[in-house]
Amino acid sequence: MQAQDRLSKVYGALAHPVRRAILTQLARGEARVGDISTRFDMTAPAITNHLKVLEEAGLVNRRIAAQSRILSLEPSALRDGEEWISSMRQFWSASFDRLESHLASTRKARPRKGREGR
Amino acid sequence: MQAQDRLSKVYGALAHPVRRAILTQLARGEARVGDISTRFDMTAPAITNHLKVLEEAGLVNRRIAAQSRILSLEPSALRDGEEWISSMRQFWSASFDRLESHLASTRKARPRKGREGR
DNA sequence: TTATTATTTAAATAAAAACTTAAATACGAG
DNA sequence: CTCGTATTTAAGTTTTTATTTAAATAATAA
Repeated sequence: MQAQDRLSKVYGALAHPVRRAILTQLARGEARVGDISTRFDMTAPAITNHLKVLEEAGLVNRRIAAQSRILSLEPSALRDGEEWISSMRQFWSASFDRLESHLASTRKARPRKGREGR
Repeated sequence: MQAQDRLSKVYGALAHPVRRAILTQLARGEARVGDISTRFDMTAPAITNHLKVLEEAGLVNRRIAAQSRILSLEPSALRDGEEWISSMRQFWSASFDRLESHLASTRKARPRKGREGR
């Protein structure tokens, strides 16, 4: 996958159910690595790795406290992903509307005024 | 990645820059496979594969026309992904606000009225 | 200091993803 | 029917991911 750009990293991080579950858990509050790994029936190193992926995507922060590491969400990070997806949806439905109206005018067999622009 | 569930497939599909670019292109209108593969400096089979990923995530539709296959966006598909991400963001900022107000009350050393509800 | 708890790093492996080239299909045009 | 265009399948290779077990670190408790 290579994932050089930020957006790819964010979506790549969200693509794994365990990582989404971790984010959901963290949304309820900070947690230690151990709190997470006990919940997921997975070895600690595996969790460490998922956390690294989330961290590299900028989705979580790691803070050292005593002998534990406290994970917390990075509030600003999902924004890019949300923006891309929602602007795409807009664009998307706009093109869908164009298709709809095109079909409508075709159906009426009334060639309104050529094919506007293009 | 395994990607058994729909959401994982959607995010997994969006995780690759070429696939996002394909979606962007399709948002401007339908396209044949060839229109896409010429644009991306990639062999046709590679594109076929990316399209399969997008299709399996429910993001695009394939329609056969003459000797070409016409790809188009599936308007409803991004919704799940958008919903998850935005509800997460909400949840997210709510917990961030809780933290903020907690910090604020701590700073003021004035325990306003306990911790409203919870 | 030493033992204990919490987490990461190393090393190894299995499975999935991303590509490529070469061959196979599917259609419409002659 | 044969040919050419458009795309997909096959097969094989190289990377990347996802995980595990075992060993290494870090910080606190005794």
